[in-house]
Amino acid sequence: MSYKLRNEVRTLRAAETLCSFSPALSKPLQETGGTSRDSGGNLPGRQQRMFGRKTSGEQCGRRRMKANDRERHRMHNLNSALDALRNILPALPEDAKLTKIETLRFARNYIWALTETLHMADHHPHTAASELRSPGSVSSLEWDSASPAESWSGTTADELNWPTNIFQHASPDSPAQL
DNA sequence: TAGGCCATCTGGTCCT
DNA sequence: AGGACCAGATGGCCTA
Repeated sequence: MSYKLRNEVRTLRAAETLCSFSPALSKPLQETGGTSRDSGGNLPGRQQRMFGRKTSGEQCGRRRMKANDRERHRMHNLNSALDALRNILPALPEDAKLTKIETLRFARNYIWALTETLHMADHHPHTAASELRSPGSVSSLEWDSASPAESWSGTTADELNWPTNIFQHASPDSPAQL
């Protein structure tokens, strides 16, 4: 089962559980034993807290559920944006997927590397032009599937003084580490 | 089994 | 008042 599919199944399960909530379960916060977060799951205590706050149960419950829905939607949007970012980064093997943090680091270093290339093109037009046409250049960088933290393949990155580890490297001239 | 990653819920804060 | 954003907490799944 693919990574994405797994997560979708999990999300669906969570949604099913959420939909099984009933506003009728609404109870004041006090009755549930205070403010401690007893579980991130779908236990009764959480349901009760969801619906029991300052104002009357049903209205508050609806508000909380709406807020949850918005938050879920917001996070989905964020994930979509991350997916879009993954898609424009250099090709990866079919089944490899960068984690969120890896995607951000990769993107940052990729931008940095492209910037360096442009700098080089400004100062050494002929060299840079040939580098950009060569295999292993920016347009054909490949992902090493062995590990998400592996370095770029090809030699051009070295020649351009690109980070040897696109996720981790932070040279004095490169952007700050995420 | 521990650790990493993730989705979700939740309450607080800020903004409109 | 309500929405957006954020960070903490939690549990599930997966992998080494």
